[in-house]
Amino acid sequence: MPERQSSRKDAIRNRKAVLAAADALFTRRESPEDVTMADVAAAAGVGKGTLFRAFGDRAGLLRALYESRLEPVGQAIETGPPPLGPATPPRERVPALLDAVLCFKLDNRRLALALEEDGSGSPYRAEHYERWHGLLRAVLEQIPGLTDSGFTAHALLAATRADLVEHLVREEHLARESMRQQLAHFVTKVLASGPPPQGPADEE
Amino acid sequence: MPERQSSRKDAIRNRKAVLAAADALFTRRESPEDVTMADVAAAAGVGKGTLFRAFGDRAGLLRALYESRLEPVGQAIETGPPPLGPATPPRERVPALLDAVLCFKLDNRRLALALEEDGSGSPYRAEHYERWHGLLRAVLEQIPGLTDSGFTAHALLAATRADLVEHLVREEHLARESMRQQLAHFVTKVLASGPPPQGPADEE
DNA sequence: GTCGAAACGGACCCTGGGTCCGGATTCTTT
DNA sequence: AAAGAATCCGGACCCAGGGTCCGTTTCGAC
Repeated sequence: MPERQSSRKDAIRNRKAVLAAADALFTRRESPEDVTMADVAAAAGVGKGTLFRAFGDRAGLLRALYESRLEPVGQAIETGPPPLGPATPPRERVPALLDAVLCFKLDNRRLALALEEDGSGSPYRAEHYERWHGLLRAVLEQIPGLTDSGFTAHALLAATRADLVEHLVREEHLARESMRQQLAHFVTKVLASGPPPQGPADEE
Repeated sequence: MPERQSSRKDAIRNRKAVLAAADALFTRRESPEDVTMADVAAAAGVGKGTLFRAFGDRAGLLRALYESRLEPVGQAIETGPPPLGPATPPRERVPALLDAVLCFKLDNRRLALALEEDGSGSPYRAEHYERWHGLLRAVLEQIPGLTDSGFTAHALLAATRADLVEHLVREEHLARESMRQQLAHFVTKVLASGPPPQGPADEE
């Protein structure tokens, strides 16, 4: 709620400084949890009070950073060309979307990690997650014969969770392209068996 | 590492008391992060020192609790009858395993949540996760035509993450049986398109 | 230039995980 | 059974880090 932006130039300058400093720190430091709010303030040449007034709390800062990084991707999805843009047929767009999410998480590992694991509320209540999920579900719903769009969207997104990605990169040394391919393959499988009206469906 | 158990009866008694108290607190309290170590100690009628000596740290306590709850399931899987036991054919066993995981998380929401979100290391380094993943991958590998067993195992398990389950229960009011069915359906889809030798496979 | 409003910043508070050590218990030995 | 050694108990204590407070400074409007 302390998000309304002031018009005073010092406020604006400081906000930018903090954002930049935080960005730098999060990409530099190994683990997101050893970049402290005091660190950010110091790196930005600003007092803690300023930092908290501008962003409310730690989560607020993380969100602001995340949103700013996310913007280009958002653009590409809302008004961009295929395979991400809205003109793409659903069966192609779903893998493209998940690939975009995966790449985004790969490019912003530390940040995504910090955002998902700062305890304040599960990641599922974050508005950016709701956006991804809503969009994905909507696209899934356009695929004939596919049910449980809501759950499926959750399950697919779960495969791109930041800590999983981090684990695959750091512990299993999985290369970027391998990961993308395997995720694509996985998504394909999930979409494949949506039985066209009279296909050899499943049952239980 | 301070896990070796002593033979002194007061130590044993206290260990049990702590376990019981923690168990009670975690199922009682709404969110796992407002059950503090001091709370547990108090509820068990024990000093904090005792608690930390017995379990090392918060994660240790959580793990101990988790393992104890997990034991019966582990038994059912290692030496039980189908559909969970080792005699089950892979295509049936995989859904059964994931259903078991889901049910376990449903029955131990708070605890699983606490364990997954206590920042100390990603959930993927926990030995119990490694167990699930290793087993699942092994079973997946026995399914002919299915590739990427490692990744697939991760992706399937991701669909049962504690915070996702919690979200589905609390925010989306999804009933237990619905969730089980949807997960089963999802798993089926993933397994289905492992093309029997000459099926209409995918490519890239 | 003057004045009120808004922002600044760092000292301060508080929670909660984790440690320490003097005193109480328990096991062993004779 | 009694002494001695080893172990455990427990709560006072420490510390990091998120978040707040308020006297001081800066801004911009008049």
